[in-house]
Amino acid sequence: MWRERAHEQLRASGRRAGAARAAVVDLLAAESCCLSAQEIHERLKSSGTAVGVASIYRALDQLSTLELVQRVDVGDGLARYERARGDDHHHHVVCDDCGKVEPFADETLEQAISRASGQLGYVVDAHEVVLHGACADCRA
Amino acid sequence: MWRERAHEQLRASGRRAGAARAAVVDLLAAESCCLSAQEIHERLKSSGTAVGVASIYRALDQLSTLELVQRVDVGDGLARYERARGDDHHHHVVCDDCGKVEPFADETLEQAISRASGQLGYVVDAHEVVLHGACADCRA
DNA sequence: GTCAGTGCAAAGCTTTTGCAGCGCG
DNA sequence: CGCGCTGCAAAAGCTTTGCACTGAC
Repeated sequence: MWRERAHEQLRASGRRAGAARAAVVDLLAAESCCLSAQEIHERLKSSGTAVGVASIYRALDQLSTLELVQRVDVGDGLARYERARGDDHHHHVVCDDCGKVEPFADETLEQAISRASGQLGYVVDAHEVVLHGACADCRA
Repeated sequence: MWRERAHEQLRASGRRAGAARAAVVDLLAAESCCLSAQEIHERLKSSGTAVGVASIYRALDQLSTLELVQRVDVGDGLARYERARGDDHHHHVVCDDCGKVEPFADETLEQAISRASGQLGYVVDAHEVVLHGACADCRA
């Protein structure tokens, strides 16, 4: 679904098909939560479809421009990317002990954000919420 | 107020007073919103109190450990820091055109976050909300 | 006097860019 | 066959670290 739309929008924007970008798109399509460029690089390598780091960054940049992926920053200095919010809009909880990042969704929170956004002098077209804490495993 | 508490907690944690860290604390005390390490470096230089970059990072690290400052990530790959949330808890709106970062506060949003936090298997002790959009100036 | 604090320079990381060659359309 | 796509390697930031020296307590 997202995979097909991504490939189509890339084609429609006048780009040519290439193996590296296709691999990145396919990986992101299969992943529900955010991945860093390094993680993408490693996963592709271990899955046999090795891709140069530069191509990964270029692919993410293009996908980002087309608003097919969104950059997510959880505070560890790494840029992470995930499919743009559409069907599965969510935010992130980070365990500050082990670094684990997990998604969560909350409709009330969305409403509060949309209400607050309206009160600013900005045209807000995206938002991000990151919660920091300790996960169950690390507290044990 | 924050400035005094910071200096005091640093002393209490067994650290010795030094000019570089004092300058960073004083600058952060005077600033209401987040600053990147580079911005801190430049401001201190132009104010005549030149401080090595390494000392700035070390000071921020220590202040962060004591939870006197909090790291804020607005998605441009730069680590920014500001006084830990106490009296003036707020979040950030970023203009994706000019890069400007401004603070905003919303009580309803806070409540929604606190309610959502309770529903996760995490002990959430911090949170961050970043809105992205276009500011009034850039839309003109 | 001891040991934390500091500045400089070197190293480490992530991310970007230049360039030659490949291959889609 | 032209031009976008790739990969490699070099370059560019931001951030961290090693080290000798200074200075607080």
